[in-house]
Amino acid sequence: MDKTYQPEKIENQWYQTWEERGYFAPKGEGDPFCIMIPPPNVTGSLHMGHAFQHTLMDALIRHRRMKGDNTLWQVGSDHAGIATQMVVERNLANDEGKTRHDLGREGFLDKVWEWKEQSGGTITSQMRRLGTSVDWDHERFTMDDGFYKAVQEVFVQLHDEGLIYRGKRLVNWDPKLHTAISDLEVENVEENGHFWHFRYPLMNGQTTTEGKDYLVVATTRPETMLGDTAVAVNPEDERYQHLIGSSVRLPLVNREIPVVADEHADPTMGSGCVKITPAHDFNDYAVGQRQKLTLINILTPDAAIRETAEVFNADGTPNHEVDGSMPAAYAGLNRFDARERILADLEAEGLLHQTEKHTLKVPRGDRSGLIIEPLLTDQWFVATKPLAEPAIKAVENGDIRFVPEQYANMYFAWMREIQEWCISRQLWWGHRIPAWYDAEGNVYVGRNEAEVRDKYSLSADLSLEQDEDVLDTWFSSALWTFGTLGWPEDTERLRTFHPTSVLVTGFDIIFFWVARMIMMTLQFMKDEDGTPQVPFKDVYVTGLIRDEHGDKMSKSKGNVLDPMDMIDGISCEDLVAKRTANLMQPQLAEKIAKNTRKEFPEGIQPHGTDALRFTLAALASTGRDINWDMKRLEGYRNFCNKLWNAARYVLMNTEGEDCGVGSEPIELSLADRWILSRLQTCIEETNSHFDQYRFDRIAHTVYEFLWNEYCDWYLELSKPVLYDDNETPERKRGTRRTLVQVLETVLRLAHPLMPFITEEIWQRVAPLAGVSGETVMLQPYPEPNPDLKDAEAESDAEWVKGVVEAVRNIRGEMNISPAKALPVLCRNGQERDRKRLEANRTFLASLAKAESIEWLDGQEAPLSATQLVGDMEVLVPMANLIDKDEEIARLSKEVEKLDKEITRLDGKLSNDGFIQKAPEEVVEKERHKLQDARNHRERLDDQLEKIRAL
RNA sequence: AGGACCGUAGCUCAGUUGGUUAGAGCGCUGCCUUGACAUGGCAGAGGUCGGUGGUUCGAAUCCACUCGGUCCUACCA
Repeated sequence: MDKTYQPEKIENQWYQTWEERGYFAPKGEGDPFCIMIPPPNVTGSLHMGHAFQHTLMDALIRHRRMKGDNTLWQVGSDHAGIATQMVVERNLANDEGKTRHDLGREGFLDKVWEWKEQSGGTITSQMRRLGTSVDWDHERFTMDDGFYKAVQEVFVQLHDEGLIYRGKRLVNWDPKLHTAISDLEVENVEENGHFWHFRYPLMNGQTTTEGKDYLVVATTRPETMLGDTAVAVNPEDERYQHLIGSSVRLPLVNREIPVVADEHADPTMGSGCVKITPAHDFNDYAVGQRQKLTLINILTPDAAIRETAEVFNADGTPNHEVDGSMPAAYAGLNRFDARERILADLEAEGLLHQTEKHTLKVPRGDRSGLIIEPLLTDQWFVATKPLAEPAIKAVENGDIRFVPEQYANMYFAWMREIQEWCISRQLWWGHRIPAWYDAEGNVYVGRNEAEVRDKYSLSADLSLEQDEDVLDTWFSSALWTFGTLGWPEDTERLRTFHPTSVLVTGFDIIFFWVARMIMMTLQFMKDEDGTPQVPFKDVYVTGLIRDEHGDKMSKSKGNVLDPMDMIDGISCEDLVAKRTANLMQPQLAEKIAKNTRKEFPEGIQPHGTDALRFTLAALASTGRDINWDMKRLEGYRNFCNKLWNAARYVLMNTEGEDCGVGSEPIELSLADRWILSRLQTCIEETNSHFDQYRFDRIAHTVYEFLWNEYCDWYLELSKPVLYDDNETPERKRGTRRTLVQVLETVLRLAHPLMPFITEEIWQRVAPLAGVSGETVMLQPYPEPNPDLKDAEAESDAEWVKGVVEAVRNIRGEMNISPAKALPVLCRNGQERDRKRLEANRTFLASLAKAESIEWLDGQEAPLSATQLVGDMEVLVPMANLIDKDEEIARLSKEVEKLDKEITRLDGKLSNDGFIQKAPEEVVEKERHKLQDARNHRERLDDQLEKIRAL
C-alpha cells in the first residue's frame, strides 16, 4: 500500500467494477426498499445540493442493501421545460442568430433533443464519480414515451372526473418567456416605487360629501387605468353611500365606469376609493367576479399597450357592447413607457392629485427576472382542493412522516390554503396537452386524436387541431414515483417497490414537488382493495448548502463550489475562469475574480470522493442552513488518510501471518476484549442513527471509534503484544485476529458513507479476517453481538488508559520528551489496582514509555510529580527531570479545579430539597464525587507540601 | 400580519426524553520526525450556552417576554 492515501488511484476503477458486475440493481429478494431520485435537470450539472442529497440517498441505499433488503434506487432526469428551452434558445441565438420561431416547432424540438443528447451525460457521469449506486439499467427521463403515457393518462382521467378544466383566467404571465407560470414560480421582491393618486371626475353633476366633483383613487401601476371598469367603495363607508350606482369618467379613455360597493375597498386606506381593473390585478379580478364587471385587457403578450382592448364579460365570454378602443397615443408602448406618458397626460389635465414614495412587493418571474403581468388568457387548471384533502390526511395520520417533523407544518400551511394550479405553459418543450379543438373552439380531451373522435363521436372529416401548449414540468414530476415504475402498466416493479420507502429532498421544493406528488399519487395509485397509496412513507428534508459565510451559492455571486472540484482539485485560475464564464451580468466578473483569488490563492486541493461524502454526511444535521466548510473537508480527508494508514499497519502485521481464523488456539488480551466490546457499541449507535436519518451522528460515531479508540489506543496496545518475543503465539494470534476483524467490521460499517476507500482496503483485509466475497458492497451490514460486550474489560481498559494518561500528563506539563523513558511508581491503591497493574505491565510500559513500574509498599517515595487514578497515586520521580516550580504550578492548578468542584458539590448536597427530591441514585452519585474530590484534594495537598518543603 | 427556524469555544457546528467537570472539527500554545500515519503523536489554553424573568431540589435543555439574524406564506388600491 502507498504511504499516503491517494483517492484518485482507486475511485474510478471500483465504480466501473461495481457497475459492470450489476451490483446496483435490485437483487430480487428481501424486503423492498426504494428511493426515487429527485430527477435533476437533464441539461444541468451536479451542484453541491445534488452531491449532498445523493450522498445521503446512497448511504441509505447501501446500508439497506447490505442489510439484505431488495433495494432499488430509481434514477432519472427531468426535462425541465422552461429552463431547458431557455438554454437552447440562448444557444440558438448565440450560435446561429436565430429564434425558435425561425426553426418552427418541429425544428426547434429537434435542437432540444440534440442538446439533451450532448449535455445529458454530464450529470450522470458526475453521479458516477460520486459513487451513487443507482439502477442505471432502468434510468428514466420525463420525456420518455412511457412516461408521457403516464402523463396523458393522468390528464385525461382528471379531466374526465372534472378535476382538470380549461378557462379564461387571470394568470401570472411572463412577458419575456410568453408563458403562464404558477404562483410558486413568482418571487415577490421588495422594491421602491410610488403611490400615485388620481382624480376621477364624477359624472352627472354628482359631488362628494366634501363637495368635490371627483373621486381620488391611488395606484402603484398607473398604466392599468386604461383597463379600469369600476371604482369601488366600501358599502359601510358613509362618505360615499350616495354615490354608489353613479358613475365616474375614466380619464384619458373617457369611458363611463360605475361606482360599486365592495368590501375590498378599505375605508381606512387612502381616500377609501379603489380603482378596479379586473383584467390586470388579482384582487380586482375577484371584485369583478363579485360585481359582474366587464374585463378589459389592455396588454399584448409582450406587456405592451394594445391598439384596441379586448373586452370580455365577467364569465369570460367576448363582450361586443363595450367599446374597446383606446387612446392612440399609448398603442405599442411598453408598460413602463406607457406609465410615464399616462402620468404626464394626467398631470397635464390636472388629474394627478398626489405622488408619494412607497416600497412595494414586485412579482418577478423566477426564471426571466422580469416583472410578472397578471394577464387574462385561456389556460388549463387542476382543481387542487379535492386532491389536497386526502393529501393532508395522509400526513396527519402518519402514513407519511416528515423528518425533521417541523416541515409538516410548512406542508399543512400551504395545503390548507391551496390555490388552483395553472398547468398549461406556452412553451414548445414539454408534454403536449392531450386536447383537441374543432374550428368552433370546442374542446375534446383524449389520449390521441383517434380516441378523441371515438370518445366524442366526431365525424372523420371534422378537422381537429391539438392544443399548442405543454404541461407544467411539475405536473409530470408529480407522477415520478409511480410513472418511473411503469404505470399505467401493472408492472412487477410497480407492485414491488410502490409505495417507495423514503424521499430525500430539500425544503425548497416541498410545495413544488413533494405536495403535488402526494396529491397525484393518492389519486392514482390504489391497493387492490382500493386504498390509496402514498408515494413514500418518509420524507427526509435536507437543509440547503450555503457557502462558508452563509450565503446561498449562486452564479451571480460567484461563490459557487463544484463538488467535482472538491474531489479532483482545481487551480486558482481555472476556478476563476469557471466562475466568471457565461455570467448574466458580465460586469461582476472582476469582483468575482478578485474574491476568488483571495479566498483560494492556491486553488482547491484534491480531496477525493470519500472525503467529500463523509463531510457532507457530517454536515447533515437538522438545521435549515448548512454552511460549507473547506476545513471540515480537509479534516475528513485526513480521516481517510488515517484509515488508510491504520490499514497499512494492520496489513504489515498480519499479511503472511497466522491471524487466528483457523483452528489454532488463540487468547484475547484485555485490549482485544476492550476494543471488541467498544466496537459493539459503535455498531449499535451507527445502526440507530441510520434509522433516524442522523447522518451527522453516523459520521461522528465512526470517526470517533476509528480514530480515538481503534487508532489511538488499540493499535498502540497491539504493538507490545506483536513486537514482544516473549508473548505467546496464542496471544499474538488473538491480537492479529482482533486487528483484522475489527478493521474488517469498521470497513463494512463505514462503507455506506465512504464506499471507495472501504472497498479498496476491504479487498485485502477480508481474506485475513476469514471473510470471503467479491465486494464489501454486498457484505452484511454489521449487527452488534451482545456476547462481545465486556463491561469488565472496558473498566480495566479505562484504568490502563488512566495510568497512561497520568504519566503523559506529567510528561506534557513538564516538557519531558516522549522519547525519554521514565521510572513510574504507584502507591496507596486498592487490591484491584495492584492486580490491574500486574496484569497490564507490558501495556503500561509501552504506552507510557515507562522504564520501570514499581509498587511502593510503605517505603518512602522519592520526591515525585503526582497524578491520581482513582485512589491510586501515580508518581514520576523528579530527580533531574522535573522542575520544582513547574510541579507546584501544575499541582496548584489541579487543586484549584478540585476546590471549585468541592464547593459546587458541597452546595448541592447541603441543599435539603436536592437530598429529598432528587432520585437516590443521583444523590449517591454526587456524594461519591464529593468524596473522591476531597480525597484527591488531600493527596495533592500532601504532595504540594512536600515539594514546597524542598 | 401569520408561521417556522437559528443564536453554545476565535470560526463552523453537535448536545436525543431537564441530572458529566457543556462536546467535536478547524484554528491557537508547548513538546516530539518513536519502525501505520507530520494529511501525524502527546499535552494544554479557550465557553456566566443572546438577554430577562419564571417552573424545578436541579435548566444549554421546559415556559413567558425580549433582542438579533434567516426564511416561508399572505397582503399592501
